[in-house]
Amino acid sequence: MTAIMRMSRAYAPTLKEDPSDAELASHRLLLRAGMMRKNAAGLYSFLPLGMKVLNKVEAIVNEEMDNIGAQQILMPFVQPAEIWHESGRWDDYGPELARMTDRHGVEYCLGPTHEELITSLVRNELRSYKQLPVSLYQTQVKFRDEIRPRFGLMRSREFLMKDAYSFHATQESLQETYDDMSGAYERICDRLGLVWRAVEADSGQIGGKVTTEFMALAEYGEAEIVHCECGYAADAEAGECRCAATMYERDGMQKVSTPGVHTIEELATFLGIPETSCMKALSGKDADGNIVVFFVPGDHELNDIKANRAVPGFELLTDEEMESAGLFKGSMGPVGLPEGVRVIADWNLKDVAQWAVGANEDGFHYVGARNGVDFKVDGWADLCEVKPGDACPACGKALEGARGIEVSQVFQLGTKYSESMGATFMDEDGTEKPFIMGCYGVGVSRSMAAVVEQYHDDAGIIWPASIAPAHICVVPLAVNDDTVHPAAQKIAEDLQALGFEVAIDDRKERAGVKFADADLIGWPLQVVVGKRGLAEGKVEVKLRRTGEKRDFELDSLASQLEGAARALHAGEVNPFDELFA
RNA sequence: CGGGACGUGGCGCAGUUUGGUAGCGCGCCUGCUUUGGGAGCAGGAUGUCGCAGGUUCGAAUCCUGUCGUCCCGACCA
Repeated sequence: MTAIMRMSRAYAPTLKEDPSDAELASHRLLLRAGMMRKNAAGLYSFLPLGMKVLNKVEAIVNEEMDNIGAQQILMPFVQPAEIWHESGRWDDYGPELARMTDRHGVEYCLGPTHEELITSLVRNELRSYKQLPVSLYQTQVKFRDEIRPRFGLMRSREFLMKDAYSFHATQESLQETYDDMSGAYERICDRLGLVWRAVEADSGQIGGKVTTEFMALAEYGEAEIVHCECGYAADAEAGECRCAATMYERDGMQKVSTPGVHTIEELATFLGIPETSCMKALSGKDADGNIVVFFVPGDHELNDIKANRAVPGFELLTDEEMESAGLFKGSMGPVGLPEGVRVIADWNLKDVAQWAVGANEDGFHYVGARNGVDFKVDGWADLCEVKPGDACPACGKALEGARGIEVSQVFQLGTKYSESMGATFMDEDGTEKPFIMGCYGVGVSRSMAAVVEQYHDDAGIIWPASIAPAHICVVPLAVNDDTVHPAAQKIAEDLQALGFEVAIDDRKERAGVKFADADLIGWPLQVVVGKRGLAEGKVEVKLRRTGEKRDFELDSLASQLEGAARALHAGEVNPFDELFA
């Protein structure tokens, strides 16, 4: 049983005013409530109250991992450069990977993630298909030298992460674990009380193809997502784009003078047609320097990730490069492009027979340019960034937009690391095969911040009971009165006996200070013990979530909270609501 | 890295334009009063004004450099 937390002894320095360098609610309130302090850009210390919360988030994650049979380990934070060379990421990862050299001149890095480490760890001793599958996880500090750390725990350089890795002989086995992990991640989000969505995502740096991100919805989330009432949801950077490009039908291709028209908006306005009928051109080059021109619907943006998928190594051309390639900067179009230029168009344009496009000439555009007649498209691909309003790839309805905080992500890695690092096992058929791998990450400290983003008000944080630093804070007023303090102490002990974690604000402070701090820190329930109420045998109970207050008979308080205690241990996120029903 | 802003007791800020030896609120310490919504009175402590050069009789203030922090952007399991 956790000891009663005495606020008179707690190192929980609350701030009356907002710190000047914090903007986001989670950042501001975690500082103000005395839960953490900044040491440098993107580096934070967790103080006792914040540490309690962090530990609880971690405990929930660990429990869900253990429940699906993953086994906890701990790997070193500092990793040898050697294994990163094996995987190729020493060169690929970029400056985000913090590198260091030891006194002997040997290179290391601070672990930003642990695919290499775990692969090197298991490759010698996981030798047979009979030992598979295996899932291992750890919860550890990671370091990524972010270009711009910001928003407190949301994007810090050092952060706490739970990372799990699984090893399989078959894709079916990987799928099974992937599904188990996804289920665990859903339960973790639920237990944290988060309002969340699982979204289709891009695997980025980590590699692999199949991946899902778990996003906590938040107004100030860094990720843009699209979602549909049918259940479909995607990261806007990765989701399929199905939009309505429209035809501007003419009797054959016509060249029109468009003086002063430079942008798609201007062209659409000039011609009096929607932007979806004007095709936007973007020129770039592939890894070998071959010129490629992309065409996308005028109201959409070319998505970097998709452009790279269509054309490996894709980079936009600089003005000089465009000039030397003989491309017309400004009103570029597909008609009359130089020899050898590859044209790739967004798949939404495939059924658009006639396009309104640049004429590769200042002040002129073509309307009614015929796909297949006036110009030729060499390839079609999904190229655009999805936007709210586009059609849902699953059901066709219009997608809604939202913002989210990526709290966790699951990946099917395949054999990227096992192959490059020679991690193989002997399969049933007697041949050596690389492991099929999965990896799964939960941003533990980021999840804590995400909860605060979703649960706060003007007065402070509103913790879900599952991760609150304590479930109930007993607030004795009139400390000098010799009846109040003993009574409060007794109440705290009784509540603790019911299985609650209890804090008691026994500081010699005035009522207003204690109320303000209790609201700021965000205990789910406050039990106010004052001389006035005590004289009538009553205490006041306040539900932080709603601000409701109600008097309870002192004698029956404990018995009335029995139900809430049961609800709490059953995993109810808001176990105290029933007191006010 | 590009653009913007800022660094002054523990915290939040004023003072910088127009150089004259640092101030306010909160917090902290002591005492008395007060005690259910961030108390009152009295007394007290705490600053090499981010750092380094320079200009000047004199620099928080002007100049140069440098470090740090925040915001926007590029970037990102």
